Amino acid sequence: MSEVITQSIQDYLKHIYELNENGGSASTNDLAARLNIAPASVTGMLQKLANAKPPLVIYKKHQGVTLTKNGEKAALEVIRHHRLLETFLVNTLGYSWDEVHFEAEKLEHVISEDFEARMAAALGHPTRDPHGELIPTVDLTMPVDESRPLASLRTDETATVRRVSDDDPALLRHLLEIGVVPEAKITVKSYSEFDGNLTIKIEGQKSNIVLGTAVTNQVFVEK
Amino acid sequence: MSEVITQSIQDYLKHIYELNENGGSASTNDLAARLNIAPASVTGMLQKLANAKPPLVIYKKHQGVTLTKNGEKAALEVIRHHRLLETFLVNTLGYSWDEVHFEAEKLEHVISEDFEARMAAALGHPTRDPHGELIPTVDLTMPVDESRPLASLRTDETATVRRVSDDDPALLRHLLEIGVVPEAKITVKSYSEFDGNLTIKIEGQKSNIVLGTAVTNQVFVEK
DNA sequence: CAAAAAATTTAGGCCAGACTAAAATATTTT
DNA sequence: AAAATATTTTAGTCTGGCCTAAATTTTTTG
Repeated sequence: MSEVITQSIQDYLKHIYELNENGGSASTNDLAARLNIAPASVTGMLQKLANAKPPLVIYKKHQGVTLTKNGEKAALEVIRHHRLLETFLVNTLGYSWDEVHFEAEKLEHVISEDFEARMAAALGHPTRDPHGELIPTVDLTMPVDESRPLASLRTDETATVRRVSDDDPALLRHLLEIGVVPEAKITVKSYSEFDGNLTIKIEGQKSNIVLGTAVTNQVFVEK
Repeated sequence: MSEVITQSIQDYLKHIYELNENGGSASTNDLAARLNIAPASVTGMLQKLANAKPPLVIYKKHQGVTLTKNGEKAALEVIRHHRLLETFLVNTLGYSWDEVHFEAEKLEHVISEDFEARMAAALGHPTRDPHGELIPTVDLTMPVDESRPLASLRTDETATVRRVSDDDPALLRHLLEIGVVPEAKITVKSYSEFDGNLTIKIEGQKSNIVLGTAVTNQVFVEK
């Protein structure tokens, strides 16, 4: 008899998933920071999730945490909800891409599978959300992301923007303004060894743009 | 410093509002039945709501409960969410009118004021939901409902269906099938003193229909 | 109008999920 | 490699919102 996956648990699993994506296991402290919860409370929850039947995470004291297959499915379910919702809010209710995150964050825990299916159908089964992030498939597998940080490009390299981080509305507004959006074609004009700045040219625009690493690490491109 | 209105509290207020609509104050037991919560638990919550600052309900031991102005506003907010959501789900995602209730029940506690406003605009600021129930206005007043139970009509009286109860999906499917929907024009052909059955004719249909009180008390009409 | 029945409240508990303070373990620095 | 620092865990608490059992109050009825 598998136990109930509360909203709170969904949040833990989602953030563990995201922390696992970059590098190995998620640390108690990182998780606590993301969830805005005291580290001690996180430890308690991880113990609970590791002892659940079936276990949702693999957790050894002081060694961080990763998801089990079950935990990953639950995480992908929430992420699918989140990204479909963001797409839906933009397409159907005219939200701008910097406004959708918090609304989706609340709704993702609450909608039914029926709602999810209807949204997906109404949107034509999209594969990416408005920020270009990949939407887990209906059978809960995450498509492979081939993109890498814009910051990793060097002079004369050309690439297409695939996705941008969605959690800072101010950054999103800025990116939209300067035209750094999914599908934009970018050529690197120069790279500054010194501060990591990239001077880029966006296809269809007249002037070049200089971006610092605070930006180029949040933008992901593909050749 | 006004206290937090949790989802649970929203549910209490909503159901108190609905119980107050028919007749005076809501009883502990009725509330408990509606909320699927033990009566003892309801007592506890009512004491808490009555002592909140500002108070959300007026409650005297053994004498039932009514809403304060503050409590009523909070209730109308939730009801506005619920009814806009039902309308939105039907219009935008193709839900049928018997499927929307439970989805709206969960979403109503979670959507932002922005979401509410965008829905209302997208729907053209509707005044009734798919079941014909009045939607509280944006400034949280409830329009006056002039309708009365179909059960109160007698032979040869004619009226227009305004709304139907939305909480029994099976009834809703049945009503749709026989054509008892908002705006349908009905004439009472006969009334059975004995069992309260009404034989009615719906404008545009060939044959008469016989309805028992289980149905006619859930359908509301206006001359 | 008193006894029985129904409704309501009190009392005492439980659980999830958070918190703080203190203890233990890991990691970094010197 | 010992000391200093950072991270993580343990221990103990709190709050919201529910529960059951028992006591009390109100209502119904013979």
